[in-house]
Amino acid sequence: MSARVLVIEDAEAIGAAVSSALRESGYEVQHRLDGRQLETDLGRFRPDLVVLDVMLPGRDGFQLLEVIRRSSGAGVVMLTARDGVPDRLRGLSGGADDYVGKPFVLAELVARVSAVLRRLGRTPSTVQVGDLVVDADAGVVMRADQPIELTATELRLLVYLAAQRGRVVSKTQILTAVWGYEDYDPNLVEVHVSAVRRKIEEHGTRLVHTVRGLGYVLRAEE
Amino acid sequence: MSARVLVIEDAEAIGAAVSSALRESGYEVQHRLDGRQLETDLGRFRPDLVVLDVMLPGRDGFQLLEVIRRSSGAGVVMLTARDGVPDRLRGLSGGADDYVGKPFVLAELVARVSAVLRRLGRTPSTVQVGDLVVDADAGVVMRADQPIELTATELRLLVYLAAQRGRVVSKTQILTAVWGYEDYDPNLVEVHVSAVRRKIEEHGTRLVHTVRGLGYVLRAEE
DNA sequence: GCGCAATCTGAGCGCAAGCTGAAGGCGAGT
DNA sequence: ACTCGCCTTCAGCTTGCGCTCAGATTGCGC
Repeated sequence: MSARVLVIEDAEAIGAAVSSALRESGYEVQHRLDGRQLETDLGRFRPDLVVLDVMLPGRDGFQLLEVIRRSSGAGVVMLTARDGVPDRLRGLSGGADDYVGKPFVLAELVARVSAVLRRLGRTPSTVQVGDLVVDADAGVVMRADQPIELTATELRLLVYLAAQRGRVVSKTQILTAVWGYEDYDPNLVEVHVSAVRRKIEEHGTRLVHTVRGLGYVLRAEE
Repeated sequence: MSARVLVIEDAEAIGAAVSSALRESGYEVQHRLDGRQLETDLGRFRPDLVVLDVMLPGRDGFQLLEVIRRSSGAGVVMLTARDGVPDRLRGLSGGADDYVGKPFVLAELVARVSAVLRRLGRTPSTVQVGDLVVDADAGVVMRADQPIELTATELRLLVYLAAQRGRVVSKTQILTAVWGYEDYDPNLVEVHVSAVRRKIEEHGTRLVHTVRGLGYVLRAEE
C-alpha cells in the first residue's frame, strides 16, 4: 500500500528531518548516510523512490543515480546544493525525476516526492471518499460528478486530508504538511477547512469531520 | 517488548519526574544528569529513544544529538527551554524527532515519546483486545468493525489502557499518564472511565474491568 | 447481614476549542 | 496605477468537552 522511500543524505540533521517528514506523510522510509550499500538496499528494501543528495562522501549522487537507473525502476529526487544551474541541468540530463535545491522547505520536498510517485503510478493519483473524487495530479476535485473550484491552498489541504483519509490529523500536522510552518496558528487551519467545507459540502453530506481536541478526518460515512 | 528510554536531564527533579512518568507508561528508563557517559550508555543500555535536555553541563543537547545520530538508531525527543523559535528550529534542523518546550505537562511528553517510538516502529501503533481495536496513530477506535466516537480525553485514556493491557493500572498512574496531574482526584478518572465504558461496551462485553482498591485493567475475557 | 469505603453515574456549569464573517494586505495580471 | 482574488488576521459567537458535585450503588471486612 504505502510506498517505500530511500533517503541518502550524509548530513544527519537533514536526513533525519526529511525521513520523519516523509514518514508522517505515510511513506515507509529508510535513511542512509552514503551510497555504499546502495545495491544491497535496492535489492532488499526495493524502494519506489530514492531521495538523493548530490554531495556525498564516496560515490556522489550522479554516480548513484546511474546505479539506480541501471538496476531499478525507482524514481529519483535529487537534493542539489544551492539550486545552481549546472547541477540542475546535470541532474535532469542524468535522468532524475525531480530535484530540490537546498535549502528547501520540508513541505516542498514531500510534495515533490508525492508528485513523482504519482507520476510513476506508485501512488494512486486520485483518491475517492464517498462521492468525492480528489485528483491530486490533475488538481481536480469532483463531488457527485460535478467539478469544484478550489484555490491552491484549499487544494493542498484537501489533497493532504485525502492522502490521510480515515485517520485523524492534527492541526499541527496539517500546518507542517500544507504550509511548512513550525509555529502554531490553529485558526489559519480552521479558516481554510471552513472554506473547503463550504465548497465541497455545499450539495452533500459532511466529509471533513472535526474531532475536538485532536484535529480533522476526511471520512464518508456517519 | 517494552522499549528502552534514556533520559538526560541535569535538573534532578525534572529528570526524576520524567523518568517515573515514563516508567509508569511501561518503558524501561535510565536517567543521567549529563551526557558524559553517553557513548557507553548507547552501547550498553541501547536505548530506543533518548529524551534530551538542550541546556546541559559539559556537552549541550545538540552536540549529544549528533553523537546519538552518528552511532545509534535511537529516536530523540528534545526538551527545549521556553518553546523559543530559535531552539525549536535548531532542534528540528538538528534532526530531533520531536521536541517539547519547557515548561511541559508530563502527559504531553509521554505522548510524544510514544508517538516517536510508534513512528520508528518500536511500538505497535494498533492494539487489539478481543474485538476492540485501538489505533493510537490514526486516532480511531473500532469495536466489532464498528467505528466508535471518543472525545480526546477518552481516547488518551483508552490508548493508555490499551498500551497496558492485561496489567492493572492505578488511578494515580492513569492520572499522571493521561492528565499529567500530581494531585489525586480518583473521581476524575472514574468519570472518564465511565464515559469510555458507555461507548465501547454499549454493544458488547465488559472490557474495562474494575479491580477494587487497585485500579483498572483492559482485558477481553472473564 | 451490617456498615463503611470505594466506585459509579447523571446533571450542570464554565470555558476552551472551533467556526465564520469581515477586513486588510499583498501579489499577479491588465 | 488599478483591479481582482487569495491568504491571513481578528473578533465575536457557538458548541460541546471536561470538571465538579452529589446521590445511588456495589462490594468488602467483620
